[in-house]
Amino acid sequence: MTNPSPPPAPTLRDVAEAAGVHTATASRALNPKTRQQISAETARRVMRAAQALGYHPNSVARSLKTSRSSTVGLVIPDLTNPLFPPIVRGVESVLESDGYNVWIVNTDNDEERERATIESLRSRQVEGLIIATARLDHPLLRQLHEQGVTMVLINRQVEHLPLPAVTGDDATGVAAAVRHLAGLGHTRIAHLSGPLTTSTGRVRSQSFRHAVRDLGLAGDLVVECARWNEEDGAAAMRELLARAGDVTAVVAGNDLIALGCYDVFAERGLSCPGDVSVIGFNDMPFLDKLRPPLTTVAVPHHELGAEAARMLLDCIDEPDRPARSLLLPVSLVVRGSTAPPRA
Amino acid sequence: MTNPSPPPAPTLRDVAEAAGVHTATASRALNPKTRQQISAETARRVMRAAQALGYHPNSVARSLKTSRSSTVGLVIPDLTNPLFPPIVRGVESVLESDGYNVWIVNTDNDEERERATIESLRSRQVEGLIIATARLDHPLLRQLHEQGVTMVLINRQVEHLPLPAVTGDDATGVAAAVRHLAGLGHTRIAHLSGPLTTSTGRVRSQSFRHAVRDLGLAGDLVVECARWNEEDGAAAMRELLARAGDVTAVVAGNDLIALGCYDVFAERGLSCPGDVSVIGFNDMPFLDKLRPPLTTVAVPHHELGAEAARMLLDCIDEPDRPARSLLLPVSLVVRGSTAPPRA
DNA sequence: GCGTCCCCCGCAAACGATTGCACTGCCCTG
DNA sequence: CAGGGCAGTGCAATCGTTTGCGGGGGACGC
Repeated sequence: MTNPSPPPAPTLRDVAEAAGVHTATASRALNPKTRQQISAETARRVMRAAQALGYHPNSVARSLKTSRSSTVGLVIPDLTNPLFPPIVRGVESVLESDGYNVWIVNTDNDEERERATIESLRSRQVEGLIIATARLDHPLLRQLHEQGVTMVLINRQVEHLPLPAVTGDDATGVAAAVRHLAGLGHTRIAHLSGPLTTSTGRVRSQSFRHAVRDLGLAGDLVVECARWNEEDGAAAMRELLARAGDVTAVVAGNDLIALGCYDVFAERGLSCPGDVSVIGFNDMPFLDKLRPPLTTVAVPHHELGAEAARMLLDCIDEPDRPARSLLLPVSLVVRGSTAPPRA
Repeated sequence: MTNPSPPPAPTLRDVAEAAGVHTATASRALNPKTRQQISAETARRVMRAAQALGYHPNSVARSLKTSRSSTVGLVIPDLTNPLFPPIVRGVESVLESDGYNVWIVNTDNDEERERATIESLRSRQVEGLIIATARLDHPLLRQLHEQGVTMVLINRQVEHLPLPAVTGDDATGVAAAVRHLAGLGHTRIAHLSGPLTTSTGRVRSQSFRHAVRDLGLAGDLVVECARWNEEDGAAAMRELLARAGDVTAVVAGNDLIALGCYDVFAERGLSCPGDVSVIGFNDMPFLDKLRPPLTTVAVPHHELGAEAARMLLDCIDEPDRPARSLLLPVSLVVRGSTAPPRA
């Protein structure tokens, strides 16, 4: 049908020829920044020719020459975690209006994939990276930083590395969660923490200990989950029940871990919030429709993404800018998974 | 600190000089495909030099020369719809093992953004496109097809355009849903369809009409939602209740529309499945934890992604391959949102 | 009428890799 | 011992743009 292989895409050269000018002139005429170097009449002719031929500049050639790309990379650990899509949207919303393209990669929490994908982003000349996969000890990021790669962290931090970062105020969020439970009368409050290799895991866990201690409660009811998902949340909950059957409330490291608790409740015939209250973290979508609706700490993910993007733009424009960190406020959303303990 | 701007990344030329050979030789030595043209000893020397310098090939330069990029674009309408992340993973799982990178873009259901992002993908020489944004009438895709762009559709089709596609067997799924409801004793069964501008919307809607008619039931209880989300699902449900207050069961165009129904039930004090049964479509994550757990039609999204990716690879390897379409089987997952109608 | 300035535009060199072609030796065969 | 073949390497063009530099020519001042 349309098989007789379509004509190759027109190049700047074709446009220049059609307009009867040199490629340099055509290039300048097409670029708004340099257009005033060209007479209005010529510029018009070139633009018309470009239009007529359906010319689209080849970004690859442009990148090669300018070593810029109008592209930034966004490195996500697990796109299926509902917390990330809003971040993506936030990032896109500010970068695209600024003429940048966003290249999203998904590492699946695999260090090798992370290395490979970042490598591939760099080899394509991305101008900066927004990293959501940070671990506290992260040699790869350290190395990138030493190589002068422009990047900002989102949601998580790296230890001993002065990188710009945008995160939620986890400490305050966890404290609010604990206070809420204590206010309901709970005294045996546990925490199912996320991996302590991540700053979110560690900060939330530490804040939990501080918060319970400040209230004069036991601070040792903490179980760590190996990953931020339901399965590991469920495993941790089982371990918790085995270790301390008298807990009446749980602060989960995130919403997925809380959902893991729901699974265990179903499995053991426990009622929530009747037997055990649970609080999640993040306020991912649809929590209000769960059974019971999950009380959680809402983190403004879209804003996190937008702010990280803005920060990255600043870093690109002004490379020697000192790294600053932005902490966005979070808020407790009380729903149906928390109630006073049984008398 | 590390400010004294880091040394520029080493190029092939640097490697060649370090190894005492010409860049052509270095290039061949580093490429497994051409390495046998080079003596083992020289190859080793080059590879060692590359290693020592920390050389990484510049993909931009490579793409410019070869007009290939080892990259494919994945065009998603809305990443926050939980149906898409598994598709992304499926696509990545096969493409990355084949040495390709996946560039995910999110159009937000906006035609202008779609055009812009696809344009930007093309200008970066992507070798193929996987499109999840197809509408039945889609001039842009028609144009791309005429220009010989390699692409495969996923989840949705385009009318009158011979494009390879991988979709779920929507017709069978809807029929199973209707039969399930009829089997429970429902006779007033409605359908809240997705936008009829999409193949999924239309196919599901048509299958619904066929299925109810085959059972001798009314086939006119159909309301169209403008978009595939909760809000529009809720609006459609309200309209349905206004038009036909006696419906006892609803087949929703997808899970989000079904969740919109849940919102209306809450608003009106209706019980599900007591007053109204609901069936969704897709089996997105966490439906089992809803109140009530949503009966739905499970679509193998990960597989859809993987098959689409395989198909795209085939199309890249063999451009003149006739377009084939793959229909993956779906299955009804019965949960708690469906029950016999009140007597 | 001549010198100067400036406006437009063209020339050509990049950017970093790939690859067809040509060249050098060497080995092998007849 | 001559000639063919082949393995290993270098040469140089090329992909499509951008951009510093320089030149031609018109306008203008003196």
